[in-house]
Amino acid sequence: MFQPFQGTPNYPELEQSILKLWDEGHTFDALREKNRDGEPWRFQDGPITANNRMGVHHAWGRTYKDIFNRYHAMRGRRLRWQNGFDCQGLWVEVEVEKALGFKGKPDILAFGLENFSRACRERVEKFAGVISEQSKRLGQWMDWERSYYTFDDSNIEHIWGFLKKCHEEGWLAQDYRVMPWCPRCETSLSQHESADSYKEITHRSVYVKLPIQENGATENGKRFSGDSFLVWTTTPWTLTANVAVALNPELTYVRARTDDGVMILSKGTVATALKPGYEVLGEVPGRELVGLQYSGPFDDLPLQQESQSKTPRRAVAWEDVGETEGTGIVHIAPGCGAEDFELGKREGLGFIVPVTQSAHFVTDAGFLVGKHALDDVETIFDGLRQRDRLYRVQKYAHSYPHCWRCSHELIFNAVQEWFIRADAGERPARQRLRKAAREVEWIPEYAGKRMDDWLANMGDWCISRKRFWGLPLPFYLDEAMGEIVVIGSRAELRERAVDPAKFDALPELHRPWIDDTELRSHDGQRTLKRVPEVGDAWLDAGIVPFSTVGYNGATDLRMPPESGSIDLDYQAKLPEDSRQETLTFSGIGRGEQRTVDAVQQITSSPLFEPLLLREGNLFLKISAGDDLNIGEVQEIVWPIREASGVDEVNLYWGLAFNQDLQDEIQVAVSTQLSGLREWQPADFITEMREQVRLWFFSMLFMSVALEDRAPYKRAMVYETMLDENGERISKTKGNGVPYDEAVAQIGADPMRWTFCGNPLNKDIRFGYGPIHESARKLITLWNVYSFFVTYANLDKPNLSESIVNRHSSFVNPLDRWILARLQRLVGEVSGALENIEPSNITRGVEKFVGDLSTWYVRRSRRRFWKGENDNDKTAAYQTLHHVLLTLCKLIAPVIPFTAEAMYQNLKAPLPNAPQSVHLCDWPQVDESLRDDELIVEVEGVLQCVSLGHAARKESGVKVRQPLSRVLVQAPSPAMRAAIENWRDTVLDELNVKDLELLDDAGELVTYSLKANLPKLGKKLGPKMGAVRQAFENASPEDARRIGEAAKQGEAFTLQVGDEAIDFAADEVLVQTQQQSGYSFASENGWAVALDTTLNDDLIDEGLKNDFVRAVQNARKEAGFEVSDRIAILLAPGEESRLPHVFEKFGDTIQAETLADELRLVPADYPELMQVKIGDESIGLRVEKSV
RNA sequence: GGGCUCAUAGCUCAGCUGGUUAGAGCGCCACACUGAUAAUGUGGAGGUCCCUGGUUCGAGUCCAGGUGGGCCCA
Repeated sequence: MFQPFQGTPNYPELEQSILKLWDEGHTFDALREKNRDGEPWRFQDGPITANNRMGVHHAWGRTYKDIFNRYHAMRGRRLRWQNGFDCQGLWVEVEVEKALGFKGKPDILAFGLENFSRACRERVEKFAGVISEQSKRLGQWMDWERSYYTFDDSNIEHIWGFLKKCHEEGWLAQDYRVMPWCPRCETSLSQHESADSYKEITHRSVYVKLPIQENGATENGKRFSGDSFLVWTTTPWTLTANVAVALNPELTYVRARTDDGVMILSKGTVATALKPGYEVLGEVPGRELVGLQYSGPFDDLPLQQESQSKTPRRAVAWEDVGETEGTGIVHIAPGCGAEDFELGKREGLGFIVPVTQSAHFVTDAGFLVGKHALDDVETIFDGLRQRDRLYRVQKYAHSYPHCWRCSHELIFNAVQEWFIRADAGERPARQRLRKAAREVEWIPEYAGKRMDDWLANMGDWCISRKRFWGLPLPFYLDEAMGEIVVIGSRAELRERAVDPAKFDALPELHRPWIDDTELRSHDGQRTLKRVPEVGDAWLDAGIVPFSTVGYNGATDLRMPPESGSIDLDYQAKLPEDSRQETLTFSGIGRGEQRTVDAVQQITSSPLFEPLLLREGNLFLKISAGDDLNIGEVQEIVWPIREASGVDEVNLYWGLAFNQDLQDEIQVAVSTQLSGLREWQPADFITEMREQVRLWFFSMLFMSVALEDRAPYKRAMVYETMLDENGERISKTKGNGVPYDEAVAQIGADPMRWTFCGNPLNKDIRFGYGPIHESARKLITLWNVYSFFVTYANLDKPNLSESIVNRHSSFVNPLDRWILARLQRLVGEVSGALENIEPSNITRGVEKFVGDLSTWYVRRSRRRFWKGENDNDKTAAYQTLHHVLLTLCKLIAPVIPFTAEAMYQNLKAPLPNAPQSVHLCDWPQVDESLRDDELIVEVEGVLQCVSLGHAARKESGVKVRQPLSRVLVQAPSPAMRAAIENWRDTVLDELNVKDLELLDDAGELVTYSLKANLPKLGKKLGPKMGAVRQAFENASPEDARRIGEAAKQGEAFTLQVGDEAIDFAADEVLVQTQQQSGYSFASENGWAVALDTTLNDDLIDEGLKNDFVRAVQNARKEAGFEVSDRIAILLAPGEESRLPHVFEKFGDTIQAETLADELRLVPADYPELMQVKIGDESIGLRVEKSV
């Protein structure tokens, strides 16, 4: 009937076999087919960088994605199942450089951009494949063949459209910013990249004197003439770019006489900055120094000239200047430091960039031309000496950023980059973004606060990178006109291209190829080149909500040079569910002027030609008649594009054309819009927390720019993965768990269970320990399953009927209880999935499985191994079968392999069961099976039994030894009834003959009272304390009077201090306690006591139990099957009580041990084993019956 | 400097709108069971709920301040 299952599962083996099963059964395809017409569940996958193999932290996120996708699929929702790969940007370049052994840009250029781009593409394609395989192994279901790739031309073109829109909004700008820069790699690093790369290093810092000039704008000029500002820096090369000094107007400065003249520096730094032998002449408030002019360190260098003529060197005020190091006067070089740059902006200082990308001094650096900023520091010192500017050189140890790739020291350099302004234009982005973000449901909520904080404080978005493998920014500078031309689509690029043929020959929209396409300026006079920069990779990821639904319309068009035709696989670029798989577009047409860029034809319809592409927007040109011209079509189509809403589509039907063609045209047009309508905004996205300001942000930005709304409705974030000791995982420490190893050794499901169980707002501590712990937790479930399978195979019960149809006949309260409990679980798990509380799934299931194992199965065991197949036994089987099947469905989203493995076996008796658990419908709560009272009742029974066990332990009498009587006092009438209902269970569980419920109305009862705080608190206020005391300290008489009144539901009065207060019955909690000679185990109003007096009958029965246990042990040791029949041979001692026991219980013993024979043998009989029964030792042997 | 967040048993975590003696699982110790047995059950030990102050009849829970950890921004 069922495949036998014993022991513990080997997950890796099991999972491989399930993968094979899914593969061969085309289970995933079947699921999609099943949900074909379902309501969409819009999950938007965030692209994983296809850069390297994936790690366990990726598996974490992918587990979440898979859980919710599978759940909604079981709910019948239709999904896109589209995985995404992030394919461009510095991260890819870096890995390729590493693989090729490159040190930086020069190596790349030597290698050739074409080769480099090809290498990048190859790496991405390779690892996309690897990651797909790894993900499949995790059990993640996606349509791997249809993953999106951000390096696709379509993706790129959609970003172009967005950038053009930004330009139209007036947001696009070119500006300088100071970037960390690696001179060896000749690459700027984002802050993200330089964050963790600080190292201790010793520099030669330098104190420089800057003589104050008389010709100042201030009257003080004369006063300080001849004195010098003393400044200090650890980066001497930046002195060439000095444009100001900054000091704190709130600090006190001094004039100090030294061997090198009179210095001005802050009072607090005198001792450390000046060489011994100085003399302080007097103090000066900082504010009196502001505005003083001075001569800079290298005023004579050509690169200084222009700047100086504009802004004379002067002292500016800066509140951030401190005295902890230096001189309290800071040298300012806005071209070489981010803070300096900000200050420079504020003070209008301008800036100088003294070195090239390789840190060599620029051509107008005078004596320093060609020298290296860091290596030739001695030359700089010489220059200072020659100009009498050097006061002192001192070694200085500090923490300084280094390139994380090559470990070279970084420098900071102002470079020109492209920005999207947050606050520019008539409809600035910032407030629109914040508004859109507020519409999103953030999980946990703080993710929304974080997003809002980011949006409120973010600077302009720097979208350019001076790199190679990335989105080519479609910006073309027309310097003569002072114009930026932003290209929004390939059609537009082709239209403006100097040589469209060259454009048509482009293999892909990447460098270096794209750089060859040059534009005509508007007046046709000049040729425009693309800016060399590529885009921020977050543009690539941010556009996917649009690019994956074909927002721009036909995106895969390629223009034939003049005429002829080209076939396009249009379907591949459309959303999965579009209904036009059969349509192929081809052909070319030409319109007048520049309104018509391309005309395509539906090949199967020679009657009209149409579908026109312009600026990335699809619309129709009807050529079947001349009654329409382009302009008219435009008018109709614009609103469709603008609103992308359903209603506007109808406008299209205002066009008059051949009735026969309507359907085809409708299909073609609606696709473009339906993708957006159907799949946007996303119902759900999830990534780790840092993505709030990265991917979530870039998607939001792009969507707000294009559609003025958030592209997702619910966004879930999770925290950081740490190792199991709570340490940050790092490659150098090697404390991470390798995904491939973990999945091969322990399996995916234990990992998935671990991930799912982690609270969203907590970092996960992950390692082999936690995975094993999860595996252990799941063992309980496997045990129950194994128990069921084992006994069902013996009994072959009828399981073909659905229990739900006949549950009314299930009279055994255990069955009713576990089914009620199951309904509650279904509600809990469904709620957890709907409300996106994944950890509540595992919590709920674990608790349930505990109840199932420790109470239902344990209490039902005897029902399963009774001899005959009666109704109760069948009911037990059917109940457990149903519970396990339902449980499989509930855990299917989280641990799909385990669920499938169990389901495959359990479904055997059900002829119409779906072929996979993942094709089952999600369980619904069956209202008729709910029974909350029963659940509460059983909770009480469990507590009572637990106390009974405690009492037994107290008494020191084993459970095997029957006792005559247990006394139980229940805390409430309901609980009394519960015990009454479950009397037999309690008796059996505690192995006692009789249960007596103590009557709490009896004389022997004492009452104790407690105030019902929630009820009384509000009513009494400050008197609460006294009343509480009064209840607890009530005299026995009062307590009895009140207790009995309350029991009857009558009001009563209690004297509290001077006051007699009236109370309602439910304002007091009454507990009663039996006074008697027994010792209780008691808790929460329960009291349980055991009568431990033994008589001969009880002792005999105890011996019988002992004997049966010994026989069962012997059976097991002999390796007999559970169903084998045996003969028992035994040799009791002379004085043994056992023969007497056999007389009394022989039949029972034989029945319980499946013994056909019970034979006494002499003590010297061969191969007897000695066992202990009660206090005596006897010889025992079991043999298989013939 | 600003924002977010966390702090409860050895570990991982529950603890709903304040309410009576703060819970679970794992681990540990002890015991039991022996027809789920490389299982199972029961019990026990183990807590100043980070600190201080406030609100309140009553605070793990609410408020303020602080300490410590994490993340982000500057």
